Amino acid sequence: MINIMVADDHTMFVDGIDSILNKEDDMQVICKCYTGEEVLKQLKVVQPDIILLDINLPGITGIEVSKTVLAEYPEVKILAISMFNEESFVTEILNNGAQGYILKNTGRKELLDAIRTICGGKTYFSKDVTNTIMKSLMKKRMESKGSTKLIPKVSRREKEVLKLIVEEFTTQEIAKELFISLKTVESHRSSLLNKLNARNTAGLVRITMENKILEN
Amino acid sequence: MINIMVADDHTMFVDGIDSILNKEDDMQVICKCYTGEEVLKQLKVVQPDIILLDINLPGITGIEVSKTVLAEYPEVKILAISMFNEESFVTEILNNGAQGYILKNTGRKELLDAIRTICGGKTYFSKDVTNTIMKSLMKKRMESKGSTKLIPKVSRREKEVLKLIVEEFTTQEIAKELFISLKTVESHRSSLLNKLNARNTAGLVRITMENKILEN
DNA sequence: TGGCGATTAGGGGATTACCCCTAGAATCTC
DNA sequence: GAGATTCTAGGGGTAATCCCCTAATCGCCA
Repeated sequence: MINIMVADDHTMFVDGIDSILNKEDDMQVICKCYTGEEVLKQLKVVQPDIILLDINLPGITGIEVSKTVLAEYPEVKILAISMFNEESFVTEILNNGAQGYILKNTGRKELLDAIRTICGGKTYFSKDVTNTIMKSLMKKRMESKGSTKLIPKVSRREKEVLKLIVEEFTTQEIAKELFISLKTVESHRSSLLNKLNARNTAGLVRITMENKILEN
Repeated sequence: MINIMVADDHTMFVDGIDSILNKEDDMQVICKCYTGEEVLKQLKVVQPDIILLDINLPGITGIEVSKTVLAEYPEVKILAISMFNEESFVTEILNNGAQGYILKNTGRKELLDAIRTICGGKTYFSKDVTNTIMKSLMKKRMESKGSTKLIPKVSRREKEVLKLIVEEFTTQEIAKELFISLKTVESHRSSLLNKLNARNTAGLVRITMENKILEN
C-alpha cells in the first residue's frame, strides 16, 4: 500500500486527486496539506511514502519544502506538480530532491503511472516536461556556440599554454613543461590576452571557462 | 515526400532501414552512405530532408559529420542513431546539430514517428534516451552539491573581493571600489587563496567558477 | 566574557605577470 | 612559391601578485 500526502493550495485540486487515488487498491491519501508550513508540520506526525507537491505553494514554496524533505526525510519520495512547463522550475526542483515532475493537465492514468514508478525507486518525468528540458538544453548549447563566434580562433600551442594557465601553472612552469623559453610563453600569454580580450590572468581563466574554449 | 539519407557502416542495418522506409508512401531513401566521408561527398550532389546518422562511424565520426552539416547545410535535419545510450554521446550530438536521438533497438513504428516529427520541424528523443539524460542531469546536480562541501565558507566581504577579481579588477582597483586599503584587499586575497586551496589568481577564478561560489 | 572568525591595515621583500618593442624560423594556405 | 599565421625568443621596464609577518577592531555566540 502506497501512503500518499497531497500538498496544494487549491482545495478542489486536492480533492480531485484524493478521489482519483483512493479508487486504486494499492494507494491511499493519508494527509492533505494546503501550505508549505503544513507539510513540514504534518511530516512530524505522518509517514507518507510519497508527497505530491505543488511547486507554487504560497508562503514556503514547494522548492523550499523539497529541500527540507530531502535533508530531513530522505526516504520520502517527491513528485513535483506544476501548472507551468518552465525549464527553470523543473531543473530547480530536480536540483532539490524531487524524483519526478508532471504537469497539472496530466491525465489520471499518467498520474498513477508516475506515482507507482517513483515508489518503485525510479524517476518519472512527463513527456511534455522532458521535451521542454531537451529543448532548453539544446538552446543553451546553441547560445554558447553563438557567443563563441565573437572570439578569434585560439591556436594549438596557445591552447596548450592556456590549459596550463587555468591549471595554475606559472609562466616559468609552463616553459619547463612545454620545453620552450619563458619569453615564448609570455608571448603566447599576451596573444591570448589580446585574442580573448582579457586584461589579466583572471579574465583569461573566466573567459576560457565561460566559452569552454578548451573543450575542443 | 520526405527524402532520406541513411549513413551507417553496417550494410545490413542500412538495408533494413531502407526496406522499412520505402514501404511508407511519404518517404524514400535517396542515398545510402557507409562512411562519414561519403556523407559529406554525397551532400554536394543530393538534397535529403533528413539524415539518419550513426554516431559511431569509422573515420570521420557522426559527431564531426553533424558539425559540418549544421554549418554548411543547416536546412538538413539529422536524426542520430546509436547502439549506446550514453549521456556523453547524446549531449555531444545535441550540441552539434542533431534534432533527435534514437537507439538501434528502436522499433519500426517509433523510427517512422521520429522521422516525421523531426521533418515537421520538431525534435524527437526516444524515452530511453530522455531517461538517461534526466538521470545524469540529476546526478550532476547531486555531485556538484556534494563537492561544494569540501570548500570552507567564504565570507561576505571575501565574496565581494572574489567577484571583482573574477571581473578582472586589480587589487588597487578593488581597494578603490570597496573603499578599503590595498593591504586589506591583499589580506582577503591570501585568505581566499588559502580557503579555496589555490596557488594564484588563475586557480582562484577556476575554482570559483567550477564550484559556482558566487552564485549564492 | 573570553574566544573565534571577519575585517581592517601595515612593512618589506620575492616572485610573477604585463607591456612595448623586435625578429628569425617553421608551418600552413592560397 | 608568396603571403599569412604561428611558434619561437629576446631586451628592458613597470605593475601586480604573492608571501611572511604583526595587529587592532568589531561582532557573534557559547
